Amino acid sequence: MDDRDAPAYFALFNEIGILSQLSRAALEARLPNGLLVTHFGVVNHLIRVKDGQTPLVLARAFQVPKTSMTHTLAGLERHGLVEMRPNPKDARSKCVWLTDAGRAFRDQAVADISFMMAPLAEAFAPERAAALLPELAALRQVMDAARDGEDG
Amino acid sequence: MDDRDAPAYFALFNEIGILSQLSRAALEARLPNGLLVTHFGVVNHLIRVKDGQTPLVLARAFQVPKTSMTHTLAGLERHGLVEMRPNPKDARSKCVWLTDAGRAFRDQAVADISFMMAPLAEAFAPERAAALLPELAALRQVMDAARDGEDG
DNA sequence: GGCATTTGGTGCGGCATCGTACTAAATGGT
DNA sequence: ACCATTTAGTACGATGCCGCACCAAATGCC
Repeated sequence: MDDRDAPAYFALFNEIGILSQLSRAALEARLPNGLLVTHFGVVNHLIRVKDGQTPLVLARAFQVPKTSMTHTLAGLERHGLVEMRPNPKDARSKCVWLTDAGRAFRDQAVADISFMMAPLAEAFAPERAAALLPELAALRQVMDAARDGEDG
Repeated sequence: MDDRDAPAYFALFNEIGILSQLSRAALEARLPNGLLVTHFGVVNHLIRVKDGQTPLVLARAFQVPKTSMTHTLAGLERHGLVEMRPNPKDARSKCVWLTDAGRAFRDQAVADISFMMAPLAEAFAPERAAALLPELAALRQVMDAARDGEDG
């Protein structure tokens, strides 16, 4: 790699890091009492894809260690937003099911966050957001592949 | 905002969050013993802009709470990479100065990380990274502005 | 000058994240 | 069927991040 190429990646990762921080803070400000973006993310995922998935599948989907997912799911269960039931296919495993409260929480959160995003849409059109996605997804794919490690 | 616009932002922030996580992990794997991306970021910033800045200025530059910056700077000082001297303009304040070890650390880290990025450059050309930057920077700007407008 | 308010920095405590190590169950080779 | 290996989930401990409360110095107001 040419030495002049590095700064582009440095700047890119720097921008991504700060954006991650800012978006995290912005979203969490609109979430109820002790709930974090990770909680919303999991519930949202369970609705968008389907519930009944195992913790490990979720951990992989979010690219986090399984211990982190255990912790997040414990929080969701404490708040009554999901229910952990045994996995009929595998006695070691569990399945994560949404509760009615979980679905209600997600609907409310989506509404609140959408409301928060209204001014954002004026300064940064959704088309621009959509246009960024494929490239970022491609970059993610590449970094995934480059990842040494295991976990899983 | 149209309800159909929200998913674009959700997906974008989700991708950004995961990329932040992946890049953080990838960079930290190339950093010496207990040093984190935050440490590198500060040292790099002190070189790119200039050293002698106060902790508060740095905290604002990185969009982190000042307590976090205190913590990061304490780590850098413990490793002998920066030196905290009293601020001649303000007795409450301090100035952060790079040490020779700090500059050496930065050079080494840049080299190591550039080396690590070589395979990345093959699958994701630097031009693509550079092309993403302006849009992400614009988005950051917008979110910064939205943040300032909030109650605190 | 005297006093209230603001500002820079830090100690402390709570919480999230994640690596290590462990248990229990499934899998595969024989 | 047996046993070694792999896999799902968790307990525990270490560490980073950050909000709150506090102190000391600066600033503003009279």
